[in-house]
Amino acid sequence: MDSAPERVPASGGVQSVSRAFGLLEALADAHEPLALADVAATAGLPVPTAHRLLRTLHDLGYVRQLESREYALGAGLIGLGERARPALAERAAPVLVRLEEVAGETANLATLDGDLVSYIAQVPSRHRMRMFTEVGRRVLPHASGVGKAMMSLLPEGRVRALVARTGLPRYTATTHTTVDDLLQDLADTRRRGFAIDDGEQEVGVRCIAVAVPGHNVPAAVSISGPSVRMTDEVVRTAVAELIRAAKGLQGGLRTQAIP
Amino acid sequence: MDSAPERVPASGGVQSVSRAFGLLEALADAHEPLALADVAATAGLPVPTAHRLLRTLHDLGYVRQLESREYALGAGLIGLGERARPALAERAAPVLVRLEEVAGETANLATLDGDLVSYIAQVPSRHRMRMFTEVGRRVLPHASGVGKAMMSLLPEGRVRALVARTGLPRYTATTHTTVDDLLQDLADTRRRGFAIDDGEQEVGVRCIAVAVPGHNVPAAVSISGPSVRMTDEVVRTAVAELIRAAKGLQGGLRTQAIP
DNA sequence: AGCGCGAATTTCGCATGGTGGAATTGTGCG
DNA sequence: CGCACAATTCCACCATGCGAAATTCGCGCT
Repeated sequence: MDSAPERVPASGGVQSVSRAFGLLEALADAHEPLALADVAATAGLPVPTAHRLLRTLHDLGYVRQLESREYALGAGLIGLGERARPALAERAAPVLVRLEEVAGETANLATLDGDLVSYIAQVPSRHRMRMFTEVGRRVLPHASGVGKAMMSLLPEGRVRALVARTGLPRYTATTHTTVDDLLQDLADTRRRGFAIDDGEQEVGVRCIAVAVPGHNVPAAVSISGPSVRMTDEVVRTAVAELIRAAKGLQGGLRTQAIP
Repeated sequence: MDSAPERVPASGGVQSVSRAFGLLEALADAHEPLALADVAATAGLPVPTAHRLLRTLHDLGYVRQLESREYALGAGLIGLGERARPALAERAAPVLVRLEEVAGETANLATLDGDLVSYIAQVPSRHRMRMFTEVGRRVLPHASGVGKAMMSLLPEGRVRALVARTGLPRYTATTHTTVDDLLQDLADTRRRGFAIDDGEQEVGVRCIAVAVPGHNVPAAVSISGPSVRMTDEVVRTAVAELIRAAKGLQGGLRTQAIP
C-alpha cells in the first residue's frame, strides 16, 4: 500500500538537527499553533531543550510565535518547500487533479530517492475516508504500488541490491517477504502494465500505480483508496487514465532529469 | 522598498541547526543540484562538517543526493512548506494573480512576524526586470511598503516600541532614519489610504502597499517594481485594485486569526 | 489589585555531541 | 591503468548543546 510505514532514518547524524526537524514535524502535524510544553511533549524533548531549538528556528524564520506564546511553522519553510518542489511535481499537478476526478480516490506522484519511495505530490480524495500520505513522506518500495511500479522498470540486479539493503519487512499477510515473490510481482506488473498493491501494507487498502517512463530518477503515479471502494470495476476504469497520465508525464528523449 | 535587507538573526542559538538551514538555503538559492564542495563553500563550512550535516538532512528526507553525488533539496521540505502556508496565503493566491495582471508588476503578501515583515506569498511580474523577494524572507518594516502599511494600523506607542528594538537603519538617501519622519509617513499613509516606498530601500525601486484590515496579525498586500515602470499613472491605476484586494482579504468580524 | 499557579524562559556547570584536519575511499578522465 | 580531485570516514578534542534548577511571566480568580 502507498502508506507503508516510513523507514526509520539510520540513527546517528547530528542530533540537534534531527531534534529541530522533529519539532517542525510536530508543529506541522498539529495543523494549529501549539504551546511549548505540547510541542516538547510531542517531540519527546525536555522543555528547555525544545525551547532553545524553537528559539533558534524562530530567529531563523522557520517558526513563528504568536502573542499567545504558542508556536507555529514560519514562512521561511514556504520558500524552501516551493524550491524543493521538482519540476515534475509542477507538471503533474493538473494530471493528479484529473486522476482524482476520474477515480474519486487519492492520486499520488512519487519518485525513488535512494532506496525509498518519496511522495512528491498528492491530490487527496474528497471522500471522508481516504488515503492520506503526506507529501515528503518516504516508504519502502516493496510494499507500495508506486514502489513496485518503479522497481518493475529496474534491472533485476538493481532490484536485488536494493532489497539486500532494505530487507523486505512484513506489514500484512499479503506483503512480499521473499525476493522471488517480489520479482514475480514485478514481472506481472510489466505484463499488466500497472502495479497493484492489494493490502500489502495495510489491510483493506488498495492501490494501483504506473511508472512514469523516461526519467533517470524513477517516478510513478498512483491511485489509492479503501478496498471497499477500489473495486475491480473502479480499477479497470481508472487504469486507462492512470496509464494516460503516466505517458503524459513521460520524460523527453534526452532522459529528462527530475530536478 | 520591499526588498530591504534581511535583518541578521541574533547570533547564538543552536549552531548546528543554523548551519543545517544555511546549507538548505544554499541549495535553494542554487536552483540546481550542487556538489558537496560547492554547497560547503556557499555555506562557508568545512567540507566534512557540511557533509555530516547534509548526511543528516538526507537521512531525514530534507535533502536528496543524486547519482552524480550532487545534493538537492528533498521532498520532506515540500510537505513542511505546504503546512507552513497560512490560510490567508491560500486565499490570497488568486488575488495576487489579479494584482499582477492589472499592474504588470510583482504582487506580494506579507505579515508582521514579531518585529519583522515576513513575505508569505508572491506572484512575480512577468517582466524580465522585476522585484524578486523570496517567500519566507523577512525585512525591517520601516523601509518597506508593506511594513509601513501595517505599522500605520498600529498605535503610536507600539510603533515606537518596535522601532526602539529594531532601530532605523539607512539603506538609501530616502530611508526614514528618525521616528518622527516615520510617524509622519505613517500618518500620510493613513490619509492616503496606501503606503509608498519610494526608493527607501533600494534606489530606483518603488512599491505601493495597503494593509489588510481585520487580522490580529497585521498583514498587507503590495505591488512593487522598478521606478521607471512604476509611474504615477501606474500607481494611480493599481492603487484602486490594491485597495480592493486588501478589502477582499479582510478578516471576519471575529478578527480572524492568520494560522 | 493581589495572589497563586502553571507555563515559559533563563541560567550555568558539565559532559557529550559536534567538529574538522588528516586519512581513506571512490570516481571519472586521459 | 594511473592520477587527480571529490567525497567520505575517522577520531581526539573541546566547544557547544544539554537539561535540572531557578527565575520570570502571564493568566485567571477572588
